[in-house]
Amino acid sequence: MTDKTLKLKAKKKNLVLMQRDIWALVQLYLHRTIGSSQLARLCFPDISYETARKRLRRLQQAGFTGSSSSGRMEGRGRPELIYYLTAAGAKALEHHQGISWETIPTGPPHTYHKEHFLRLVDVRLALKDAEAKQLLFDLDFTTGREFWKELSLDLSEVQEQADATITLRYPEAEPIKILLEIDTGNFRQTRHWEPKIRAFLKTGFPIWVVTGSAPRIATLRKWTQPLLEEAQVGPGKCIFGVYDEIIQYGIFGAGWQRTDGSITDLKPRQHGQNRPQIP
DNA sequence: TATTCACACACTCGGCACGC
DNA sequence: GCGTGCCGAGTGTGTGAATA
Repeated sequence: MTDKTLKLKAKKKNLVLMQRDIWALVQLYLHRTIGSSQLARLCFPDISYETARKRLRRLQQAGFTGSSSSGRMEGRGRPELIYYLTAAGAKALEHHQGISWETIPTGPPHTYHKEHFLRLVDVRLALKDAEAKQLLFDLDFTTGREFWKELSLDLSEVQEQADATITLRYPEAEPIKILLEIDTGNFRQTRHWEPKIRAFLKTGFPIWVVTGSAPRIATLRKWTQPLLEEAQVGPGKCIFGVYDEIIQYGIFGAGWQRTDGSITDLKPRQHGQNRPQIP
């Protein structure tokens, strides 16, 4: 054993894993990587941010997680850390949750995927905010990995996966299930987008697509429209929102476009209510 | 006009005290 | 002993004024 590894071992701190620590590790398993402020909001809402961050650091010192810079610069200030699972964290999950550690991705995410993972968590937090404001109820957020594992038993031909599946209930309404897709601008029409949307349409669930910019929506709408016609469903089956707007104004504050260009605020349609159309 | 520097800001980190 | 909260120092980055 080298001096360096001895030093690292000596530095490692013992930690008794609490239920919410396990919960944090589960979230890292589901989302692959999560920022420190995101993890604090998601897993430690009852303690201060600073204490939550300290707990995350202890998890890291105990070897369950690793961290790197998010690289996100939103104005001034030091970029926050993002956390990911290590092999020890994966083994802890196997011990506490029965998930085979060999199937758990560990290590830092590729730079290419980092922003995608972080945006998915941000959208989830925006949904949680909406739930806290009682704009929706019974929110359940399942990442693609878990949901599609279950679904594949019934639809074995379906290979494309949504980034997440959301279950929610509007006030005085029945629960609904929605497929969520985060678009970071890398999809190609025939290679990625069309097989993905066709697979989603087979489930019958509505589709929410979060894109990086408004102009990108026009492209995605153009690609999607024929697929909706082919599946004989209406333009509201697949709707598009801009990430920055959702983060700034919330899920229900942002403008969402149906595939035909009309605007929706996501709230259930009332009888006799007309919606504005995009010129 | 380009460069330098001080400052602001947001976040990290470690120490300390307190309560359980 | 461990978790928590507070505090102050340190770090990395952007901003804007001063200077060559």
